[in-house]
Amino acid sequence: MTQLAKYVKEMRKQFGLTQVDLSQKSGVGLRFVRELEQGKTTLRLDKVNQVLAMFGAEMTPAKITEV
Amino acid sequence: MTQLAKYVKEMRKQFGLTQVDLSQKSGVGLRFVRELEQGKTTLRLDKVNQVLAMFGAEMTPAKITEV
DNA sequence: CATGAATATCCCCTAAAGGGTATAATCCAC
DNA sequence: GTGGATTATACCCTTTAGGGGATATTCATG
Repeated sequence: MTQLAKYVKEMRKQFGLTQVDLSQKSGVGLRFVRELEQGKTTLRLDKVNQVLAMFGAEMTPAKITEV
Repeated sequence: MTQLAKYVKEMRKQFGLTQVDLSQKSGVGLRFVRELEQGKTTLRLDKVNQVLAMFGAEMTPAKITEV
């Protein structure tokens, strides 16, 4: 499970949304939300950010914080 | 110019690499490196991380830090 | 100025991302 | 247990990301 997947899953719960809610509000497909939460790595960056925007977040480059 | 684009450009300079060097060392295409440094937003996350790994970095979700 | 290196732009092609939808599997509360 | 909601898997289809390569263009440096 990737860090991103965990992040989205948790934030979604915190916001009290279902996957369907999130996909509709963010404007990405339901399938995308699922693949995102399941840790698919080949996702498109803009779509990921589109979802993260719902939580006031975004993807940013950062030094790898060890294990 | 996106934050990511700036980050890569700067790190690449710091490491004394050309775009060609970086593309070869990271294993992505030269065109990808260019689009990355030019702020294309529809890049694939795994490829971006593949490049960032050269600098010991990765993409992570984070609260949007204002303007 | 000339010359070469680095970067940018354009074309073609293939693999696959992402949307939709339908069906299964889980997870509740009752 | 049953029923409804939520999540997971699987399929088809269209669009496009990304690779390679060719051709500008820009930027150094002598």
